[in-house]
Amino acid sequence: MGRSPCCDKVGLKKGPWTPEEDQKLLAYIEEHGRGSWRSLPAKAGLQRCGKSCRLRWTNYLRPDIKRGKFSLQEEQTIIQLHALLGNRWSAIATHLPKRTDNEIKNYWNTHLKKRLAKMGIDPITHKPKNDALLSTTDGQSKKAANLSHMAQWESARLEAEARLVRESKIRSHSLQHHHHFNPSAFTLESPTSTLSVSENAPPIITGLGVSPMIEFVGTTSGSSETVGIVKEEGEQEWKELGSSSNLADYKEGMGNSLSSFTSSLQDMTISIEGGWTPESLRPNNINVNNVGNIMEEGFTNLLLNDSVNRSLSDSGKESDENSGGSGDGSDYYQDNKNYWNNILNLVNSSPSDSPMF
DNA sequence: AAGTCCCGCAACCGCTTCTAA
DNA sequence: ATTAGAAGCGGTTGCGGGACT
Repeated sequence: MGRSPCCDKVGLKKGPWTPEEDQKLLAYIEEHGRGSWRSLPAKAGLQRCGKSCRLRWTNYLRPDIKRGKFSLQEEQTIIQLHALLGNRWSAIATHLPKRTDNEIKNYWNTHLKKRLAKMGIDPITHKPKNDALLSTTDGQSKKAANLSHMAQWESARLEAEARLVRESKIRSHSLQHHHHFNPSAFTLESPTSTLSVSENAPPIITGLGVSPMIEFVGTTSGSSETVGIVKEEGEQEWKELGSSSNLADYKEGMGNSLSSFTSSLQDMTISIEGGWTPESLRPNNINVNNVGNIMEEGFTNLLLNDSVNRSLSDSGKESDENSGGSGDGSDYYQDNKNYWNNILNLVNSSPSDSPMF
């Protein structure tokens, strides 16, 4: 199977897109949908290869793209997910639905990577660099501070993992206990997961945490049509998704997110026989055959208990920014708040007040 | 004001994965 | 099961603009 020669064809335009080209592409997709990218350029009257059109559409012209500066929370999400998933930009992008993988990748390479490097943290391994430890002027105290920093960072990273597991678990749990919700529209198929749906409860599909908060909280009673109620992150009001098409869109988004997460789990190979270490929790050290059990037993409990404990012990600390809390005092919100604070403290610590500098 | 450097981002390249025949 | 085409993905490049000298 040879490579597609589409971009090698003579006469095809390369380089920056002109407004006219954008308009042609937009107009064509609005009228005909995406269809086959290969045949699209000719039909749309563009002297571009299909690949170029696809990229232009997915990275720039798509109407559901959020452009502009990344919020603090988005930054944090990227850092955490990168610690967990590595350079898997598309997987990371599924948790930032309005951002493209390309944009996230660029942002990581141009901003976040450098910031971590400044903090003395290896942006690849997310651990303090040896040279950062050795180059300090005040041997012992700096080294201790670095180790503390490392512990905090590792802790934050583990919490990110716990968070993903928790998301998966909550969603899975909800799917198993609720109905009025067509499971075929919300499949989660992976080698480690087979979902069943029971008969007697209303659907509550709750997406928590890293991804924008889209929560399916119920159905209107007595209606044969599935109606979801959603709240997106940053919004105060719950929205009712009365139309099946809107709901389907949300379901699709959630499904993508879930499948992405499960696929990321599939890549993990782990051995827990030697006990838990931070390294053993890294991707590629997780055996896919154990993932289901791990998630249901030790892994989730270990991390969630730890997270809750930490939240409780830290509950005296306050931060107004990105607390993610609604003020209802639930463990989740407290957990969420401390979780973000943890990252905030690391990311926002300027070189001048960092013990490393 | 002119030249140089640096940074951010859009786009490209080439490999991998998916899908349908 | 095999194959070829299409799409997806991540690494990299190069251009444009702002900062600096």
